[in-house]
Amino acid sequence: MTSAIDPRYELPRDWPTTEAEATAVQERLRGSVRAEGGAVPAPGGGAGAVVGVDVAYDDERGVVAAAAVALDARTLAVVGEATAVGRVTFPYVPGLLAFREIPAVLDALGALDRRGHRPDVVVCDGYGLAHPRRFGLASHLGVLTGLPTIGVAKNPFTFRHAPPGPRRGDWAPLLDGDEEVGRALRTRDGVKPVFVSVGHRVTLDEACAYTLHLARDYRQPETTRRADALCRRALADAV
DNA sequence: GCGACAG
DNA sequence: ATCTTGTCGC
Repeated sequence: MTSAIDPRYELPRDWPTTEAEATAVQERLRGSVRAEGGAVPAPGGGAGAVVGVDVAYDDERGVVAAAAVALDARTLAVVGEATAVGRVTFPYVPGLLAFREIPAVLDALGALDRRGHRPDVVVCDGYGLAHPRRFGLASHLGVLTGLPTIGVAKNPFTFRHAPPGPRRGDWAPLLDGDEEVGRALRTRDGVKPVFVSVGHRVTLDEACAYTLHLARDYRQPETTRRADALCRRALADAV
């Protein structure tokens, strides 16, 4: 049993408009994050769809485009794609990225669902529990949809870490003070690591194993690369 | 008060 | 995120 209930792709009615409201939402929902494992099929093993999401912006025109790309979890072949275009509704504020990205992401995931694709896990471009209030984009998306999610970021944000070993698979704890909030994970020999954290319904070990599997050919997970390319295309076509 | 700060 | 050319390298 992977998912007990159907995922939900509707934006909550109380979606915030101000920074103060947004922070309050994070404080209210953070307790709903589950960091237990077993909900996600083994990365290289059984069948399953891993979905990558990403967002691109044209702030001049106030346009946002999101993409959701489904890959075969074993072969990493693209099995489905969907996009959504909308208006920018929230500025970029460190710690509040979710409120800028999630509305368009939910639309893209909803469109992907209508094309018959049910994610077993969603990979986000950003953080999950590695967040000032332990409720980054990946965790927020997981709690809203009910889906297992993983956060993979390209920068260490405000966190600290020792340099991981030089080889693919080497990692070092990502620390907020003494607390391990994620990992700096080397996905390619001698290349800058990525920063992995739990989103929802996965363990940190599972999140790292999935990231390593998805980053088979490049530094970033194949999910993120495909979604990034697709949302840029969607934005260009929309403008 | 100042700087840093996922995308 | 986005602004942006060529360029070095596999």
